[in-house]
Amino acid sequence: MLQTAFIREHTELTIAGLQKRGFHEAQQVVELVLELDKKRRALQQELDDVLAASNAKAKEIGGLMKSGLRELAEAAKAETADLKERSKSLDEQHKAVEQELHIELVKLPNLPHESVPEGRTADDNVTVQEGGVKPTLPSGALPHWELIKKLGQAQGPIIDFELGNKITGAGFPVYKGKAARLQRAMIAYFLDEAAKAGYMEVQPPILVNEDSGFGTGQLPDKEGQMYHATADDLYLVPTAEVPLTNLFRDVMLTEADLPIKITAHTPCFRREAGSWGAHVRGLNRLHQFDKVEIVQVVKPEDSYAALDAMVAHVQSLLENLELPYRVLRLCAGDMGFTSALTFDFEVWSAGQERWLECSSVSNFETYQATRLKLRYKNADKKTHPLHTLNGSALALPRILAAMLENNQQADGTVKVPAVLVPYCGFEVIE
RNA sequence: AGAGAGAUGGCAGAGUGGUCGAUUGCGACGGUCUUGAAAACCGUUGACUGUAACAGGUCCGGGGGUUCGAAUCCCUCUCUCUCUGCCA
Repeated sequence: MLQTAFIREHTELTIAGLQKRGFHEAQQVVELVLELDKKRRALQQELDDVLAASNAKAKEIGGLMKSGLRELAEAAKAETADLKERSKSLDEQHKAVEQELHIELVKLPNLPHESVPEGRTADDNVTVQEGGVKPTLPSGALPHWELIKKLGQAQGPIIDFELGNKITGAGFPVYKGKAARLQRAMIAYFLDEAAKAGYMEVQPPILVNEDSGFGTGQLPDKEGQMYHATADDLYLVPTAEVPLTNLFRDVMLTEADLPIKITAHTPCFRREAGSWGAHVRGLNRLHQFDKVEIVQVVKPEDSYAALDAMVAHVQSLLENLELPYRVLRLCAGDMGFTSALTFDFEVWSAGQERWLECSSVSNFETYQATRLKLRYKNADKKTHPLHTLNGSALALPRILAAMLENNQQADGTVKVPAVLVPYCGFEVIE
């Protein structure tokens, strides 16, 4: 959430930032916000004055009662009726305006960092780096959804979409045998690497309440993306970002606590309503998948260095897995609602001959922190805002898909990357 | 799940209708003393909002109510603890 004080002091900058994102009503909404803010502050002032007067009256009556001057007290009481009336009315108006303001404020996405490229769609994203070598596949090479049918024949396909269909529905595959084992290996490996990089491991709840959804920006308006357990009004997490970042909701940190670096593995649940079509076969897009997430909470002056470090961390994972990848700087129009700057990682899927997004690393600056009421106090005892960041390190299914496709051999078997062998205990999937 | 008790500032713990945003202790910070430290003594020590700075306003788990006035009374929700039951 943007701060009204910021919008007031940097109105043009705010509008320009919103327009860069393709937020069409930038001008109108910002003007409305400023108007409501002005109204709110005037009402606040008026209300405070009335409350001050009635506080003074109450004290006066208290004093009179104590000194036994009943009659005078009764007379003073009679004078409070009007104040009471006014404060009630002002309070109602104030609350109404405040609510209106909040509704408008929540509509505004984060402002893009100056380094964010102009652009509307994914086509305008800028490739900033490529790594690894695209493999030359043997003849007869297959996309992963074909390949998995030929692997693990004794127990049936190692990733079984039909079975998932029966148990739950489309988008909930069942991983079996070496596929299951390999996923567990990846989770352990990713968590270990995160620990080495200084992230504390956390096991958070994977159902969250509405306040948490609001804190990180999934709610309001984007509830269609999350599964909602209506009986208890809880949401299944679409990413560990939600519970991890919300650990710091309503928190005042001290300088000594910073930087905060935490990591978690969780399943992630996404409804992805309406997004089923071409390019979503196999593991490409699922309703449930596993992911290891890294989150940082840092001082504003440190956040872009932290972002770079997180990008480097994700990069090292892909290097170690020996997968070809590229890093994209997302354009203003393609960035998430809450982000100021996002780098996406895509892994090369040789069987499909296309790039698959496997990580997204973002700096939210103060946008989430403002919603979360997350701040810190430094030596001068003053409160300061904080920046939050997060990144996938990594999301599993597309990595698995790329791994299967890129590492398939002429004999139909698949080689496991060397770094995972100690974790899974086998070198080949056959 | 049933019965009872409770939720107050960083922590502990007073406060049951009137200068209470809150006694006190601990902790923390500053000072005196000391070569230095400890001890002792003195002082400071919640947040948000607001102002040029004062002032003012709000907050005693959340929400609502009674009252001129609520930490204190009433309703409600949530959570915690103890006992009983159940369970991985």
